[in-house]
Amino acid sequence: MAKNKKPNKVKARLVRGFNDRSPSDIRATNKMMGQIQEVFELYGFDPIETPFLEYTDALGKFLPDSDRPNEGVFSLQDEDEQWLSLRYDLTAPLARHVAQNFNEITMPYRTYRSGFVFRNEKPGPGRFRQFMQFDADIVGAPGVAADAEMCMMMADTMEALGIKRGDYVIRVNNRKVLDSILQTFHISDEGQKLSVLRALDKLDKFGIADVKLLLGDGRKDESGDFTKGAGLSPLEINYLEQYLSANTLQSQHEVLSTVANALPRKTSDKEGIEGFFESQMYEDSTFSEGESELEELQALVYDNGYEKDRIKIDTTCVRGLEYYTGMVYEAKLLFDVTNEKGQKVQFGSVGGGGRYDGLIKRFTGQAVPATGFSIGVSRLMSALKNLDRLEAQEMPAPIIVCVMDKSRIADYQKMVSELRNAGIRAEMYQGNPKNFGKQLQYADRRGSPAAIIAGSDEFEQGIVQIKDLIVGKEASKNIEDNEQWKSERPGQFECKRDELVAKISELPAIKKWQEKRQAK
RNA sequence: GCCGCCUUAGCUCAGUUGGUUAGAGCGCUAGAAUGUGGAUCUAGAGGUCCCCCGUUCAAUUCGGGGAGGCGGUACCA
Repeated sequence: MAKNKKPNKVKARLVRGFNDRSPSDIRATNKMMGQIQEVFELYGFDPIETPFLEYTDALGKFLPDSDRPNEGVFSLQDEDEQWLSLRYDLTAPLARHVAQNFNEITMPYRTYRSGFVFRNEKPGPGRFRQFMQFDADIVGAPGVAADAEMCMMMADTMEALGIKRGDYVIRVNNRKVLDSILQTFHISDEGQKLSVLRALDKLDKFGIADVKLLLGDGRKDESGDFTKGAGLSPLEINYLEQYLSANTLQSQHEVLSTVANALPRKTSDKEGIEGFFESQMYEDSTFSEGESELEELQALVYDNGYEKDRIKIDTTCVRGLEYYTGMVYEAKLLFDVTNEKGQKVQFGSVGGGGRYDGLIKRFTGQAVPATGFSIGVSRLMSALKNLDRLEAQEMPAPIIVCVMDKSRIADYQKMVSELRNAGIRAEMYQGNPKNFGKQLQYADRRGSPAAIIAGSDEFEQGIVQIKDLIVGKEASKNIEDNEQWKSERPGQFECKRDELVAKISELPAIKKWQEKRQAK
C-alpha cells in the first residue's frame, strides 16, 4: 500500500447516456436505415441534412439564462458569446432550414433526414443522451391528405422492415378534439391541461385505474414517489374514461361516432351533468373540425387499403408535445417482449409525429402548415432484435495471411490483394510475426474462416497451406492431447499457389457470403 | 428533480465482528511447446477496497456528507 508514487491513471469511462457502437450494431442500423430510406424515396421524399449545432433561439422556446442555460439541451457559447445548442430533434432544425430558404423551396416540400440528436437529461433503460432519429416531413401541405400519407408511409415502413401486419398499428388522433373537450371543463391553466394530456397518454403504460388517479389527486409509484394529479373532478374523469373507452369498439365507424359525441353538451348529458358543462364550445368550430378531419383521414386511408389493422383512430393517442396543432399519429408495436426481469411487456411506440402549423411562423411570421413524423431508430432496432428480424447476417471475418518469412512480405501482400479483388475480406498479419502461434491465435479470436500459411518450404514448391479454422474448431472438441492436435493439423490442406483464391472461395462461410451478395 | 438499491483487480464478485502480506474465477503477459489455434500445467503483472470529513492507538470495514452507477417515477421539445 506504500505505493502512491505512480501518477494517477486516467480513468477510461463513458459520459453517461452516451455509448460506443459495436460493429454489429452499426451494420444492423445501416441496413435498417437503408430499408426505411427506400420507402421514403418511393413516396417522393428527398434527403436533406442540417448540422448538429444550431443557435439556441432557433431551436425553440429555450433561451439560455445566465450561467445554467437550458435544462434538457446541451448548450455552449460561441466566441461572440452567442448561445449554441446541440439539436434535440430534427424538426426544429428543419423549420429553421425552411424559413431560411423560403424563396428557393418549392412547396409542398417533401424531405427526410436522419442523424443523432442530443438530450441533456437523465438516461434510462433504452434511453440515451445521444440517439438517432429518422424523420420525414411535408411542409406547405395544409390538407388531411398529407397526414394520411404520413400514416400510410409509416405503415409501409414497418412492413418493409419485416414487421408483420398485426404486429404494429398506426394510431391516429386529433388534438383539436381533445383540446375542445378540455375547454368545456373550463381548464384555463396550461399546466393543468398538459397534465391531463400526459395522464391520458399513460393509459398504455399504467392502465385505466392509474390514469384515473393521475387525472384526479395523484398516484404513488413503486419506489414510493408520489406524482401529483391533474385535479379533475370525478365527474370530469368519468367523462374522459368514457371517451377513452371508444378504443375498445369494433368498427372505426363506431369509434368515430363516439368521438363525434364526445363533446359534453347540455342537451345530451344525463341528469346532474346538465349545467355543469356550460359549454362555450358550442359555437366554436374547433371540435367539429378535428372530428371531421379524423373522418376524412379514415376514409382516405381506408380507400387505399389501409384498414384498421394498420391505421386506426385511437382516442388515447396524445403525443405530449406542445407544438402539435391538429393530427397526431404514432407507430406502436403490439407484440410482447420479455424484459430483463422476465416480465412480459408491450414494446410500445417506436415513432410518432403530427401536424405542426406554427413552427415555421416563429421565423417568418407567416403560418406554414407542416406535418411529419420521427422514428426512434435505436428503439426500433431493439424491437427488430426481439422479433429476430435482424438475421444475424454477420459479415465473415477476414482471411488472415500469416507472416512466416519477413522477406516475403511482398508475396503475402499479393495474396491479400488477390483475395480482395475477388471480393473476399483479407488481411496480412500486422503484429509481431516472431511467434507464429500468436498469428493463428489472432486469426482464431477474430473468428476468421481461414488462415493462409506459406513459409520457405511452400514457396519452394509453389504451394500454400490453407487452414480452415472453422473445421479445426470442430475437430478440437475431440482432441485432448496437444501432440495429437499439433500433428493432425485439423482443417488444414495445401493447394497450388495460383489456386488460392478459388480454394478460399469454396469454403462454406465464404461461399455463403458471396451468394448473399450476388443475390442483392 | 424525487424515491430505492449499489460502489473492493481490466471484467464478474468474495471478504475483513476495526489490526500487520485484501482474495477467487475469468481475462491479460510469459514459459512448458522457437513452423501451427483449442484443452492442460507453471509463473507473473495488475488494487488510493469511489472521494472527503469525523470517531479511534488503528478505518476498505463504523458515523456523517459528497460523487458515480443501476432501477422506478417525473420531464421529454
